[in-house]
Amino acid sequence: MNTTHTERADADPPVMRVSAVQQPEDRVFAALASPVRREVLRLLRVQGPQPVAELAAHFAMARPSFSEHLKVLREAGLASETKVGRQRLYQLEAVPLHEVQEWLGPFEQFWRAKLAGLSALLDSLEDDES
Amino acid sequence: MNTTHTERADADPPVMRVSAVQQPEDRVFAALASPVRREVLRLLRVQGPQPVAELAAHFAMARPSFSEHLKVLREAGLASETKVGRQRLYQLEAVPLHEVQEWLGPFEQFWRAKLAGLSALLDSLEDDES
DNA sequence: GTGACAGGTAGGAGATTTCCTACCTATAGT
DNA sequence: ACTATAGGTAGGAAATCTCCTACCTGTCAC
Repeated sequence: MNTTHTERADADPPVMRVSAVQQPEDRVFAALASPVRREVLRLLRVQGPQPVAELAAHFAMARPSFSEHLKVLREAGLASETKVGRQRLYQLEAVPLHEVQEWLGPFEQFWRAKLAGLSALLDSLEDDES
Repeated sequence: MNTTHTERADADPPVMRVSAVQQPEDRVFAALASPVRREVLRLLRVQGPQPVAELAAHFAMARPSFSEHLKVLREAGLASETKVGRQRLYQLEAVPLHEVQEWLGPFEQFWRAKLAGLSALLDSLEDDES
C-alpha cells in the first residue's frame, strides 16, 4: 500500500543536521579522502616511523603543503610525532582506522552476497522490512 | 635561487603525483568523507531500497542539495537507482566498500596490537624494515 | 656567536565542495 | 488535455581544500 501518511518528513523522524563542529569520526574519514594522506599512512605502515623529509620524498609538492597533510593526519589521530634532535619522527596511529573498520562491518554481508553472486540473499535481506 | 639540487628526493624513489583524473578508489573514499552520505548508506542498509523522498526526510537540506549527494554516491558506485513509476528507488551497492575494507586490512595488526596494549609487538614490526 | 638544516606557520590564489533558488522533465491521476 | 508529484539540472554564493611563496623557530655543527 501507500505509506501510512503523506510525507510529513522532517517532523517525525530524526532529522540529520550537519553539526558545525567536526566529530572525531568525521576527521578520520575526511583525512582518508586524500590519496596523498592514504599513501602517507601506507608508507608509515610498511616502512615504520620516519622523519618528514623521508616521507616527503615520495611526493611532488612543496614542503609546507606536505606539512599541512601531516597536520590533518595528526588532528585525525592517525599519526603522531616524536621530536628527535632537529627532526620529527612520524608514526602511524592505527586505532582510528579501527573505527572505520567498525563502521564498515555491518555492510560486509552485503558485498559478500554480491561478490558470491547471491543476489537472492541480498534481496531477501532488503525486502525484510517492507 | 631556491633550486633544490641538494635534495635527492624526487629522483630515486617513485614520486607520487596526484593525477588529475580521479581513480575509482578515490571516488569511494571521497564519497565517504561526508557524514550525510555515510548516513544515507546506513539508511539504505538498515531500511533497504527506498525512494528519494523517504531518504531525504532524514536531512535538513533542500532537495537539490540532497540530490547532489546521491549523485556522488552513484558515481562512486555505492548506490544505484531503479525507476519505479515516477519515483526512483535507491539501493545500496556495497562492493566498493569491500575495496575500502581491503585497504584497511594491512593496518589491522597495528590497531590490534595497540588495543591489546602490546606496544612491544608494534615496535618489533616497525623496526622490521632493516 | 654564525650558518646550515629540519620543519613548521602565515597569508593568499585557485580549485572544489556544499548549499541555495529557480527551473526543467517525466509520470500519475483526473 | 491539465495539474500535481517525484526528482533531477543550471547557475551562483559562500565555505573549504590544496597548493604555493615567504618567513619563522628550534637544533646541530663550527
